[in-house]
Amino acid sequence: MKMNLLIYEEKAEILKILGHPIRLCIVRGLIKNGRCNVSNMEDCTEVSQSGISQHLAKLKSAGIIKGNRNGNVIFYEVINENVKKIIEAIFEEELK
Amino acid sequence: MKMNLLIYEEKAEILKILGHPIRLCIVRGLIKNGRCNVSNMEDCTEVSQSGISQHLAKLKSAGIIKGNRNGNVIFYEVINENVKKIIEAIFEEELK
DNA sequence: TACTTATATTATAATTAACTAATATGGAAA
DNA sequence: TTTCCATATTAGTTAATTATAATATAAGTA
Repeated sequence: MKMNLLIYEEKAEILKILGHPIRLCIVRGLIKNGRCNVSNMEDCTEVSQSGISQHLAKLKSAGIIKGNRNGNVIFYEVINENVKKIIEAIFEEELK
Repeated sequence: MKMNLLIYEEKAEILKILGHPIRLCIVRGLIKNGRCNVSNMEDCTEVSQSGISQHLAKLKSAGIIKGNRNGNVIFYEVINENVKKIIEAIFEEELK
């Protein structure tokens, strides 16, 4: 009697992507502070612009965040509600 | 103004370890069904004994589970309360 | 048009994780 | 003891992820 691993694969994929300190910091920051552009993220994580951008690309392709361009800055926000709950749970806090 | 990444590193480590389908399945199973030995896990994940054991070793070294030997079987249980909350959040369910 | 700022993309090297298979150990039972 | 069952450990290989550096694009401004 084997279980369907599909659901575990999907959920694990989300956890794996959140399971990186920079990405976790970015996502939590976005949830706490709302929309935010890449320059702001660099300030609080001391990672190169290219590094940030690659992490954002992963978060984006996993459907966790999306970006809205406004002139030449792009504001990101978390669009996955389940991710918000996970972040709340792991930091054991209420996020607005 | 850079933030302390240490807390993110710790939390991300937990998420990364949960971010694997087999380990996620094992941990959720342990939480739902209580203590469980390796043979039971093999049944529901179709992974080799050695594979299961290596995943258990990771979970153990991260302080997520612990095992109690009883004769020649070892029963595992989840000992990290925060992990239980994370699992609840990601599966959006109440676990007993 | 040229310049600047913000961000993304690509390539490559380095590190880490996963899978497989074989072997080892610990305890129970014949 | 010898054998058996449950589990762990080790080694080798492959695959995936991360970091670094360089280049590219998109939009705004002089």
